[in-house]
Amino acid sequence: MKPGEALKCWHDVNMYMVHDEQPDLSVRQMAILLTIYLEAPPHTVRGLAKRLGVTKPVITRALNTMGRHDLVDRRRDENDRRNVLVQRTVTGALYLEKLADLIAEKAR
Amino acid sequence: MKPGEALKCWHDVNMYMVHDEQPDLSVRQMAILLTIYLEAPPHTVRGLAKRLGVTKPVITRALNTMGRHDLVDRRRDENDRRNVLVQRTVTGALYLEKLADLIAEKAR
DNA sequence: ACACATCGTTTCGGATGCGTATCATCTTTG
DNA sequence: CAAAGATGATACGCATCCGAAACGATGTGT
Repeated sequence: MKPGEALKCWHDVNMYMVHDEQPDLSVRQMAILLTIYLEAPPHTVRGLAKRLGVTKPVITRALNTMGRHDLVDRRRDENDRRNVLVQRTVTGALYLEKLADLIAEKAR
Repeated sequence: MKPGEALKCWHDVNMYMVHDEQPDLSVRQMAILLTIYLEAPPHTVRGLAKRLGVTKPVITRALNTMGRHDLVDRRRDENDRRNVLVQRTVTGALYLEKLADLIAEKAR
């Protein structure tokens, strides 16, 4: 894939997101969501903050927002009740599945 | 390209943007920037607003923000001085060139 | 038990973005 | 020329997000 084609694909997907997207996910929120769904669990607030190079409140707020849209879920870690385990949801999986199909289609 | 690969590529690029990006461009700003650089000029505020399906102030504000970072430039249309012609800059072209290379690399 | 460390959340002041409504400027029309 | 239309910018109130700091809850070590 050539850089020019890559940019056009990126543009197409961004345009789709601007038009369609119900909740307007920021780049950071998208990065968090994808990390949760693509990388191996468990996912904690601290871990995600370190992975993305942002502060903890950023993660907390993003989880609040995405949780409101049922894209992610939170649960206490019963082994160490200080931790919060971030978990996937059906809604989130469907959302990313749709996005994946869109990107794959535009990448052609 | 399969959906799973597409999503991973998307993730990689988003992660890079969160880590590196000096100005944190939103999805809308990115869509505007790419429209300016990929689609045929002339680009006006009204035209961009219609193209993206957002209101005019959204475009004005995005141009302010991106103009501060020298990613775009504005100029009066001398034929019809009501219009503002949005123009590309060297900084913006370099920025997108780097992004294009990154996407193309991650898409492999 | 007690002090200390760790984790997630909340608070604070400030910055930015949003849509609606309005404004200033310029152009076209009668 | 005056009125109407078009265009981009601005004012307003609201919502969200940011990082730093403080906080409550939980775990660890002595």
